[in-house]
Amino acid sequence: MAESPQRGAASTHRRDAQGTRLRLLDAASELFAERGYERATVRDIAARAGANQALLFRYFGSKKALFGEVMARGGQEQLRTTPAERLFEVALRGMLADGGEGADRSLEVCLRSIGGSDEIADALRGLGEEYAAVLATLSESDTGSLRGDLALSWLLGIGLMRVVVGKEPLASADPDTVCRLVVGALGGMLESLPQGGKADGESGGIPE
Amino acid sequence: MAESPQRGAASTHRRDAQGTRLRLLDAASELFAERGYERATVRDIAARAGANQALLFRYFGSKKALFGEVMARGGQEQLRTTPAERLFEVALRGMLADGGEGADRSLEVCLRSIGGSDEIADALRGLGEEYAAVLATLSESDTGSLRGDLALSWLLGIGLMRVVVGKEPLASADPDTVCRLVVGALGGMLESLPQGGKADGESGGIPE
DNA sequence: ATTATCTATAGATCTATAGATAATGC
DNA sequence: ATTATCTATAGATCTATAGATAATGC
Repeated sequence: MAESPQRGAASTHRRDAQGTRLRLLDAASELFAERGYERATVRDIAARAGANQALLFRYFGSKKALFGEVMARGGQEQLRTTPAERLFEVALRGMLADGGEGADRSLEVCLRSIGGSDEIADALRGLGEEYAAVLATLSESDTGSLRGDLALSWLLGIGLMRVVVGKEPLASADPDTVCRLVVGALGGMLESLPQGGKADGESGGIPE
Repeated sequence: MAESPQRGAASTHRRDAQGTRLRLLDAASELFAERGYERATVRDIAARAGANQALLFRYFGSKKALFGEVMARGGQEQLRTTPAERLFEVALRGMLADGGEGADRSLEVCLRSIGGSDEIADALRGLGEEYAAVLATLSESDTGSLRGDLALSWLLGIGLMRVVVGKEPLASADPDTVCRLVVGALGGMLESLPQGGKADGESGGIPE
């Protein structure tokens, strides 16, 4: 009477193409963020979604197309709902507070997928363009776009060292402290970046 | 004409285990920097070295061991020969001036190999530790180590966006401009970082 | 004779597809 | 009957190894 493990996992859910598609998408988001594009295999994704591996291809066509959908889904929301002056700090804090529920892990996915195929690099560049374009508006200078790129670079570099590489003491550092140091140092480069960095509303600047 | 292409490539060199070993090491350095660990295959490495693929295993044992030797060879020199106050700018300029001859591409290798196996991540963390430790000495603060990590993060983030992702306008930006902006902004965080950033007469031991 | 180099292949992945099976709705 | 799901496998990599071949030094 007992079902095989495979069947058991799948049978948790009723036959529901729409639902299975969504579960695959969610599982892919998680695994791409955890391991990057290359190391997250379609079999692992399907297993986490409790679905058969062949369904992934039926619903998305290819692994790359699935990756495209994952990237298109996330990220955009944070970009649309956050005012430009707050984008840097919001994205930085999102990176520092390793994923709660439904957190936007798009940037993390980017970081772990570097070095994959060229198509992947293109997809990642696309997301970077959008962030950098917004950050560029924070400087009046004619090098505003460059300054935006540099701010984004720092954001990604911090994520790289903290989340991906796990470099100490950065990996365990207090988000408020990191935020204060970084926003303080960036202040001179992006003139319109509001200083502060403390979560509890205390005034900013670099202490000491 | 007389020899097959494979033989032709190899026969450019006389039988010389020592020399072949070195050519394999050089070819590996290049390909790891160009494509990262995963995408640089042992066959490609051997082909560029003009050697048979089986020799790679004979001389290094495994692809991972080869990677270890590559990482151990590079990087160390820059760390040893550069005084702490100049390390950030020298490393940054090295990243901005995409590889001349014999340039230290260790950091680039790191960036392109993220997301590889855990052993690779460990190797990369090791190199990061050494850079960060030196940078940490540039701040008197009790958060000096954290500040060193943040400086290194920016360095790597810039390399990521410029060299790996190719984000414009950063990718084509003038090294002097970038350097001035970054060193200027970091000045408040690393008190002992000499300001300037302009390519003066002796700027960072990058001979032309 | 020694050993640097080459051939051939094992063995482990991984993506993707074709066709079979079985749960649903009518 | 429709179609969501599953089985089985093709086909393309890639790392690694065993054993054959041939260029050197004595």
